[in-house]
Amino acid sequence: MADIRDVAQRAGCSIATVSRALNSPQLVRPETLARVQAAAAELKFRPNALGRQLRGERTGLIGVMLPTLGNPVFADCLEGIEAAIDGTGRRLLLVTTQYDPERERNAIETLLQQRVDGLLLTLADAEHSALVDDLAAEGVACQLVYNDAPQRPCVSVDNRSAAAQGVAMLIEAGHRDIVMVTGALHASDRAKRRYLGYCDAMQAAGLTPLPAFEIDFNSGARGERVREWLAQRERDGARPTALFCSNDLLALGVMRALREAGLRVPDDMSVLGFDGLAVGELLSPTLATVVQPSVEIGRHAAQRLLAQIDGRDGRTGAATAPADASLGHALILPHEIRRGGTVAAPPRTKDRH
Amino acid sequence: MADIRDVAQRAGCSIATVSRALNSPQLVRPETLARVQAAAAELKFRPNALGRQLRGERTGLIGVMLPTLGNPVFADCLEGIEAAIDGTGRRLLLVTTQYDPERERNAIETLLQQRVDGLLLTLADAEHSALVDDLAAEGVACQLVYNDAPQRPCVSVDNRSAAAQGVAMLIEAGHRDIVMVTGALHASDRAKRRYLGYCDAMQAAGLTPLPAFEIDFNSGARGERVREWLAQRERDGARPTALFCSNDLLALGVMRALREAGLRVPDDMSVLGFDGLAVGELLSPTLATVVQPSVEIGRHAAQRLLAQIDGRDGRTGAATAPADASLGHALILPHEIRRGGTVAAPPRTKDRH
DNA sequence: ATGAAAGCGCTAACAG
DNA sequence: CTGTTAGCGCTTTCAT
Repeated sequence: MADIRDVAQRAGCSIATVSRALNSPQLVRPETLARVQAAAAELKFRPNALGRQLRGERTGLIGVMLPTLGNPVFADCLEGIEAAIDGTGRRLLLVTTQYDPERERNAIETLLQQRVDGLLLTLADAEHSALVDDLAAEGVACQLVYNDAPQRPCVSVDNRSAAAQGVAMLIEAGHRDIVMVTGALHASDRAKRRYLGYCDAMQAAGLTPLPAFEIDFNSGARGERVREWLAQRERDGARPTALFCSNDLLALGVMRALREAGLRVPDDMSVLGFDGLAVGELLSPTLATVVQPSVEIGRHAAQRLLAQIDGRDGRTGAATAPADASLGHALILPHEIRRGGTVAAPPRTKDRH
Repeated sequence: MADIRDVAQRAGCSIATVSRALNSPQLVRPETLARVQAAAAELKFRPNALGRQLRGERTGLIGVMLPTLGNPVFADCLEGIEAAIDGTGRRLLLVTTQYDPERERNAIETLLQQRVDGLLLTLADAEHSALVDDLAAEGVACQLVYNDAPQRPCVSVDNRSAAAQGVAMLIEAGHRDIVMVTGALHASDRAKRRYLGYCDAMQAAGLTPLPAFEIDFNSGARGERVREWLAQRERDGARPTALFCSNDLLALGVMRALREAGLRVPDDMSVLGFDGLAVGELLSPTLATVVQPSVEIGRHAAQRLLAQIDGRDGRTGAATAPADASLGHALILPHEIRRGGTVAAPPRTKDRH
């Protein structure tokens, strides 16, 4: 593969001139420029980004770490990120972690070794993670995505109050026996906040919050577990009339389990999701859910990261203030309650108050 | 940031020894090794991958180019790719093109400049693309994903016969007036092949294939267009009883338009998709579709690419045969017909034969 | 406007 | 087992 030296030779100039011709054409006499371009074309010269990156200050690489792409909420967000970097000449280095903190550590280290200019991360649990502090201490440009940690650089919705509003809607519809269904609570700061929101709404209505029904995401037999749990509740005479699922994907799985258990949604059971996946609107009945603007979350996070990166031009030492202090704190985007066919009034037979 | 020289100094050895300690520990005396490791840890040494990559033969980077992540079929495939490279120490450089051939060119060039070890590509139209030939001529390791081009290195299903089987199922169910709905045919080799499959099935049943209904993917008013088209067909007394949609996402959009137009699925209109998105099974009625094993497609493509890359160890010149000639041809994975609630017998009133 | 030269951080001969 | 050395391909002073 032709390198810059070959081009220089063919164009009859020095490699410095070739470099200039390619990066700052205005510094080169038009005639020389033309010769260089011709030579480069003839040799099918393809600049080696590694050489430039090793030499230069920036790589133009952005590290993106997400839990999974199996949940469209993350794919959507990635679309927003892509949209934001489009045209900036930057590229994305992508890693998924399957919500595994061990993999999170490795992935970040890997991205850093590749000398990414900045990091866009969705952590399983940002609040209990020393990782972010370490990154900040090292001066790595970084924005959290979806993680909702007030004092950190992140972009998200206010999960707690969003969840509270969703649950309030269930209560308004007449439900009193509402249970939150979620993946492992300890593994996700978002789920935890949404559970707090659930509790807020219940208490505000004078109801007693119930323990969340935690269900293993990774287990294959999810439907099975849901049915068992329902049967148990049935026996206890404590079957809820509404389920608040900590995300839409889970809601879809739960609805399937309900169907298989012979329960109709919303006649026998109301279901509320969280995320606002596009597919929810295509279902019938349509999925009621708390909508977060996923694409916008991704887009804003990327934009903030770029601003953060650009704000660091040649700064050093203690005298340096961040270009914009707001980049160091949370950006909370507005959520929205999407009413849908999966929520209705509770069945009369359950109306035991 | 500490570099290898700092570590060497602190460990009291040469940089070569540090390099060895890090990459081939067995070549270093345990005692020295320990000193190096200690020094590296104390200095929080983070090897610069760029240096290594510039020096070495490989970068460990895999370039992935997909049309969009908005369609889960590609996100699924990406999951398969990730699964395949997991543990190999490779990283993914991801680009999406929005089906734009111009962006495809740029993206590939960009990935090549980053010196990726290989490319995993889904092109809008692989058959009419000189790009792939150029890549092959340059000796770039590359596998096409989803593109179904018999003579090229690719992993896909047999779109033509898969579509034919799907349509045959519609015919078996009693349909004779079947129309294929698709995005711009000229923009996708898969859609074209699926249309051929549709024609095969129609002709095999003695029916006349109808022109495809092409609908712009990017237009916002998709539902609108579908309704107009339906109304037109209605006026002509030629409303089909079944629609074969070239992909599931399109099928979902079409079903929504049908619903808005007051048509019930499957009572008034049967719908068949293509892709096998997981969400299709969660709908009610469940989406009948031609299932391609998306995750497996991604996984196999990545595995073949890795084999291709590894098969190139130090080979050169004309005396070199590919490690496995099969990597240069298509790998066709089995598809599957998923029956679903969206397909039923045609309404009696349409039974005019 | 152009060239010469000094590395960016690392690996891999080649010598000991 | 370890050190010395020569680059990988590029950008960027510093001269001219």
